Amino acid sequence: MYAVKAMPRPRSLTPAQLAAAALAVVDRDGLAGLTMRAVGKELGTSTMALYRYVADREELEGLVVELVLDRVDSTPPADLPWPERLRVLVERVRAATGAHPAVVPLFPAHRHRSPGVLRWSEAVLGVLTEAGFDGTRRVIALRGLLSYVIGAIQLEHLGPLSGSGTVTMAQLPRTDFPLMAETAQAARQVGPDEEFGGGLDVLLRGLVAHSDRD
Amino acid sequence: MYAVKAMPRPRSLTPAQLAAAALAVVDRDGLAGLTMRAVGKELGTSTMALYRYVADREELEGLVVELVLDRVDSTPPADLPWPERLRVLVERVRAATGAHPAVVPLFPAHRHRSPGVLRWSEAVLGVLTEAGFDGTRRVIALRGLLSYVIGAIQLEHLGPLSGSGTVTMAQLPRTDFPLMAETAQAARQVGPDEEFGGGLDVLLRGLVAHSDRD
DNA sequence: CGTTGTAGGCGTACACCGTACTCTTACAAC
DNA sequence: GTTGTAAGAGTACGGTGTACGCCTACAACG
Repeated sequence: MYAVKAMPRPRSLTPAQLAAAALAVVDRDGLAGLTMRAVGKELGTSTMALYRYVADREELEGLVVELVLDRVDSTPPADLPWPERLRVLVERVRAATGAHPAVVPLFPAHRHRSPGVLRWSEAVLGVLTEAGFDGTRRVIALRGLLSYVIGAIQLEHLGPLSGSGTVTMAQLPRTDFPLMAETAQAARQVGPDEEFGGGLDVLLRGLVAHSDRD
Repeated sequence: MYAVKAMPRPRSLTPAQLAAAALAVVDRDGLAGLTMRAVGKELGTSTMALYRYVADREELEGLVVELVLDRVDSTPPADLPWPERLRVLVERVRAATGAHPAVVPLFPAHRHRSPGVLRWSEAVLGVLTEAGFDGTRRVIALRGLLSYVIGAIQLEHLGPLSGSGTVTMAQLPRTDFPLMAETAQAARQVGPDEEFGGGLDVLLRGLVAHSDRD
C-alpha cells in the first residue's frame, strides 16, 4: 500500500463550535432545553450530525462543562501568603461557574474528566505542597477544598439560604424552627459573596491550623 | 348546607407507601430507573394513579429525598465539646445518604424542601448558638457545614478521588500533572471515611478559630 | 336498601426525548 | 473524470412525562 486511495469529506464543525452552541442553548433555554435536536438547530445541521462528534448526550454535556471550566485561570497567583493564593484559585472557579449558573448541576458528574479541573487541581496541589502539605494531609486538603467549592456553588444556585429561598425560610413556623427563622432573617443581609467568602475563610483557617500542628 | 352530600372512594395508598416504592425502585434500578411507570408497577397500580398523590415527577423525587433524610437523627448529642457535637450531626447525614447512594444526585435540588433537613439545620444552629455564634457568623458557619457535607457526599459517590476514579487519575501523564498523579497514589490508601472525616476536621478547626478571635 | 354525588384509579394518546440504521452527498486523491 | 471514504440527513423506534376522559367504588343520604 503506497498511499491512501481517497480522503473523505472534511468535517464542517469543530468540537469547540459544538460546545459553544450547546452552551448557548443552555444559557438561553436552561439545562432542560439542552437536547440533541436543539443543538442541531442551533448549528444549522441535522440532529444526527452531532453524533459524528460525540458518542452520546453525556459526552455533549461534558463538552459544555469543559468549556465553562477551561476559562478558569489556573496559574497560581504570586506574592501572596499561601492561604490567599488558595482563596484566589477557589474564587476563580466560583466566578467562572457563576457566569453560567445553569450548567452547575452538570458539574459534579462531569468534573473528573475535565482537563480544566485537572489543571486547577494541579495548581492547588502546588500551593499546598509549598505550604508544607504532603501525603494524606495534602489529599485531604484538596478534597476539602473541592468539596466546599462544589457544595457551596450548588447551594448558591439552588439553595434556600440565598436568593428567593431565604424568604420562604423566614416564614417557617417560629415555634418549630426558631433559630432557622432568625438565621434566615440574618442571612438576608449577608449577600452571596460574603457568604461564600466567609465559608472559605473558615476552611482556610482550618487548613492553617492543620498545617501548623500535628 | 348541613352536610356533605357524599364522600368518595377513599385513597388506597399513603404518601409513605409511594415514597417507599420509589426508593425501592431507585435502590434496585438506579436513578435512571425511577420512572412513573416503574413506580406504578412497583405498587401494582397504574402509572396515572400516582398523579392523585403527586403533581409531577419532581414531587415524587422530593418524596424520595425526604424519606432518606428523615432517617437522620437530629437530636444533638450531649456530653461532648461543641465541635464534636457538630461532627456527629454531620456524620449522621453522611451515614443516612450513604445507605442510598443513588439518590445523592437528587439531594441538591430537593434539599431545601425537606423537613428533615430543616430539623437537622435547626439542631446545628442550636449547637452553634451554644458555642457563641450569632448573626452573620452563625449564617456562615451553617452554610459552610452544609456546603461541605453536600459537596463531599457528591464527591464520594461520583468523584475520582475515591473508588475507581483514583485509578484513572493515577494514570495521568506525569509530565503534565505530576502532583495529581502522586496525590492519586496517596489517595488510594486513605479510604472514604478518613477522607470525609479529615476534611470535616479541617472545617471544624476553622470554626474553632473563627469563634475564638475577631 | 337503593340512589347518588364525588373523587380514585385506569387507559389512551400525544409530544418529546435519545439514538440505531440507512441512504445520499461532498470532497481529496488518483 | 472516477472513485473510495467518511460526513451529514432522514426516518423510525422505543422510551419518557403527563393531559384528558372514562369507568368505578364507596360514604352519605332518602
